[in-house]
Amino acid sequence: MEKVDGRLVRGDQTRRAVLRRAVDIASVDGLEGLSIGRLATELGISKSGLFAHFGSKEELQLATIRAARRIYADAVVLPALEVEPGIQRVRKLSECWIDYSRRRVFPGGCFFQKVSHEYAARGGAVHEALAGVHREWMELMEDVVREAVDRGELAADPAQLAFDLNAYYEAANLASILHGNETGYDQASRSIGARLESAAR
Amino acid sequence: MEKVDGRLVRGDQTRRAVLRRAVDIASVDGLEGLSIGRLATELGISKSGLFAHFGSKEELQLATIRAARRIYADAVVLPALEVEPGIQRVRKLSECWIDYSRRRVFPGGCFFQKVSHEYAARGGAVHEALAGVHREWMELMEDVVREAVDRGELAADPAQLAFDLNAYYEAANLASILHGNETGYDQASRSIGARLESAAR
DNA sequence: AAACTATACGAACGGTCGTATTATTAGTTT
DNA sequence: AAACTAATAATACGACCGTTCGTATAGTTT
Repeated sequence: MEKVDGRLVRGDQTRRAVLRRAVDIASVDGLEGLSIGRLATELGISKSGLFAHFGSKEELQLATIRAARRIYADAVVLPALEVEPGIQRVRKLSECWIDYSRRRVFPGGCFFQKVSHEYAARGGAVHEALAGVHREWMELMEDVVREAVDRGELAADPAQLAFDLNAYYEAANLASILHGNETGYDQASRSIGARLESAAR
Repeated sequence: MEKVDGRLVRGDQTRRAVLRRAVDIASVDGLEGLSIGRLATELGISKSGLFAHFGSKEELQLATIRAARRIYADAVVLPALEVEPGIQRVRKLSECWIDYSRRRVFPGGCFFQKVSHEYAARGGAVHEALAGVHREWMELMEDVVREAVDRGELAADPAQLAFDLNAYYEAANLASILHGNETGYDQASRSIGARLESAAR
């Protein structure tokens, strides 16, 4: 339905263009600030035509989350999984995350940190989707840490170390956007290094 | 102008009632989701009457930030400053913060974490105000840590330790709201304890 | 060529937004 | 009691919101 012998059909191209722009907008103005009219204007298409692709605002938001997840996986997760399991992979994951934030893969910094806070205290499908992504991410981090523990390269509770590392990432991301400087990244890098060193055996 | 021999005049009472409600709404739905019409309806007053108190949406938002800052100071900062300077004060500050988040002083969790993310990537007076509060808070944490370092109770770079502690707080706050459980608080408490213990001398 | 489907369009809907203007009420002062 | 002022309300405005509708164009299938 979406592909015709490898070539994308028209509708799917539009959909991709919409979502590519949507994740950028949402990373700055949130999934609520992501309005259909604005999106259509910026892309030079009609509001109704855009709307027809998703059927509702909520569906657009959910599709935007899925699109952001793919970008996040490509930027942060996959490169780390190419490194051998163990402490090297833990380090690589941390480097990738800091780099992902620093390079502004999303112009507003980490997409998920932004919109997770936006929907943290509300109900609904968007909240559930974001809680799911967060859980998934924390479990991945724990797994990566656990591999290093199982190899005897780290002595730590995987969940605890994953919590700490993730906390450093997010604090750095917020500080850098809020103050427009790199101080947070330097502090996070030092904290990550110190934390891993103290857990190394 | 605002007081008549100790008794508040009518207008100031209304203003206080508005802001008390405004901080709660904003902690859940953000400073953008804080709409004048909704606020007026919930308080049973007229939209125009409420509007007249602030003159613009942005002024309402700035006043809401100031009101939240007072509540935050009362809940987190002042109780910690009653404890003697040193590591005990560092511990107390951490306890107060976790308690402040856990008790839901603001129904949506930490007001400032919520709205700081909302305005992190935008310009304007609201952004500046929030960046200022963040800076102020981080400096306070550094000062509290430095007192402990100066007394020889901790061996650490104050800015670095303050960064770490704050990162634990915020990660716990987000996790608890997003998932509706207390796991994050337990993890944060362990991380805080371990971090302080490893820096204790 | 005819029928059908996918995609996009413009126009309009009811609603809510922030804001401005004008009126009404309540409190204080004279 | 009259005059004045501060606080609140009523009403209206234009802009934008998400959504629906009917229609036009293109591409595919029969």
